Amino acid sequence: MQNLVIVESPTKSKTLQKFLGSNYRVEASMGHVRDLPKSDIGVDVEKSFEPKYIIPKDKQKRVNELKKLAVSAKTLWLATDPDREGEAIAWHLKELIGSRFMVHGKDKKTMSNELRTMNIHRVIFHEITPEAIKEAFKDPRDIDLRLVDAQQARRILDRLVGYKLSPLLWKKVKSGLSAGRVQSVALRLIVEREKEITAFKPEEYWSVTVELELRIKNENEKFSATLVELNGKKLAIKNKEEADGHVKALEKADYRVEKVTQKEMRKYPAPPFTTSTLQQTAANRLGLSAKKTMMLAQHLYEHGLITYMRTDSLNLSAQAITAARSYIEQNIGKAYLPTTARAYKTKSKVAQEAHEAIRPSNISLTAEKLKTLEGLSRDHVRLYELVWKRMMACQMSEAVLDHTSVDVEALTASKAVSYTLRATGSVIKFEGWLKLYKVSGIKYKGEESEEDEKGEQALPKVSEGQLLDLLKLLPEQHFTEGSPRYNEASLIKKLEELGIGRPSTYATILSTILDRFYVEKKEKRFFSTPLGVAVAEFLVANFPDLFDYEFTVEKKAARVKIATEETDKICPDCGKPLIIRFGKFGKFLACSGFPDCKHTEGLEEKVDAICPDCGGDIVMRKTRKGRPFYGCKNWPTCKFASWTKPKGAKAGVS
DNA sequence: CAGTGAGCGAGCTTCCGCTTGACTT
Repeated sequence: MQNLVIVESPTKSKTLQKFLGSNYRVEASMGHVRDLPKSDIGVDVEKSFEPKYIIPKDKQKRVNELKKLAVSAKTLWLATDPDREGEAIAWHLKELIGSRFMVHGKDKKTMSNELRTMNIHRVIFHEITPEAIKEAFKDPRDIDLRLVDAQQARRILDRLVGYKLSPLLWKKVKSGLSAGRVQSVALRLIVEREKEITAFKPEEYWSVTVELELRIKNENEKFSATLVELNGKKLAIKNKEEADGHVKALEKADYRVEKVTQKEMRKYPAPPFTTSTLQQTAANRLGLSAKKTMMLAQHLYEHGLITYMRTDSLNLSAQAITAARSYIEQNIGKAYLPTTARAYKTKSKVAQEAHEAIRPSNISLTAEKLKTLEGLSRDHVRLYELVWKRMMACQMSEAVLDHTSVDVEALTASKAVSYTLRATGSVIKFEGWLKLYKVSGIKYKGEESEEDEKGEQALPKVSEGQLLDLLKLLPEQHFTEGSPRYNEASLIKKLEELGIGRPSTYATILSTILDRFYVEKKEKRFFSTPLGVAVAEFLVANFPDLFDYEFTVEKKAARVKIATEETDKICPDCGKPLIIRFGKFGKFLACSGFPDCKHTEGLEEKVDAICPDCGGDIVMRKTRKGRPFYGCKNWPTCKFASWTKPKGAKAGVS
């Protein structure tokens, strides 16, 4: 055997083997082959952060097999992914397998003095096609040590953060907990959203909708409009009284069309899938968890049905685009084919783009045809259909809509007040890609879906100056709504925006914070637990810069001293000032004279109520499980406690 | 429904990102 080629995955190795033929032996490394030890930190901080690498137990067998194969190879081709991690894997392989021949200047196996020579080449390609591979093998290069160093820095930094902070949590909060650059930011996002929701005070507002019809009767002459302005100024209706007042005035008003604006709008298709958008869309449209989506995608990939499922790239091979265009032309219609192919560019600065976007391997294989394949479940087919449609849609013509806005003036009987009401509507003139990839599924308020499809009314033809008759007046009460809790889709989206996590880890990040009981999933939404709140507060209080969303390497210097906050309160036992400390149940007040003085108090919120038993102040506290309750400030002398706020105003008011 | 903080010690937990099969139910 002359040539040994190593890639990461067995699927990739099989494909490559087919293209390279029998002069090459293609093998898979199964991901990383060396790593820091699990049992100890493995970084020598004194020796310029030197890492200690070991071969993990589950990789030992594979490495031995690769070493054995290398004995008879003349040339070693390192064909791992063209990104930071891929370059590092190549380097580790070179260190492990290349060094075999250098031990004591002798071949370790034969112990002969003749030093065996082996060429070691690094080859990269962005798609597995015969041409790309041929090109790559014609033009091999050396390992890029800058990329390798970037990976090592990333690995070392993550190790230091994770293995330094986690033990602090074991000591301060609970054994077995964890913290890390990625999981702790995910947790923080959920905890902060929870706090936002708690603090949110819904505000009342009203809308007034009118149903109108043209005075000259035609068919389809009715439409509805919403009150927007009063005497040319934007109108906000705060309560029922105000709404009723406007309704009364509008009942006796004269209505006429003031202005008609028409605009043509174009809607462009969404780009093809990356791991993150696939997970988001599968969650929103098919109700699949990120974990499930990845499992299904892996099966589809292994069956050769879709391209690689762990990617952050929007690139499409020229072949795939050509195939999609010809499919569109022949099966959907010439009108649906744009004159030039659409190209998509990745916006993310942290993207590594080692692979293509996620798309069907064979464009002409529709989901309908896939159903007949054995071993595939309904969910496999549904996910494939989503990938297929997204790919086709991204190469189709844009949709064209006619958007109309009608301003109606309502002049009150006295002619003193002029209201403006507005009706909007849009009509699809040409559906384009919408023909294939319509939006369905649940959309939550405050979360954008990839295309925002509002069910808008079709407006009748109206022209300026036309008179209208009032049919109905509908005042309606509303309340402002805060941001919703994250679900899998919105959290993954947020993490990706922040450049946190990678395609191979989005699904596992969610599992980690769930496994640690930092968060709970209820009806597909993430709720923080008291434990999660305690951990997030501890981390943010002590390492604010570390879990800043803008975290960068320069800011890494961590203070390991546990922070305390000073207060102007005085200890009732010894007169020393009280400080805010952090404990298993979150923040609390403690005497600064500890350990001499052991006085503690709960850190509570004063409430406008008095204790019905002893007349003391009522404070809001939290149970061990985190549920808030109202208790007497004089506890433990007074035992009063209640889930609801006790009635009875403060002394002196009654 | 109402805890907590320091240090000592014997040995366990822990990170992120790359990739599958080898375990058991």
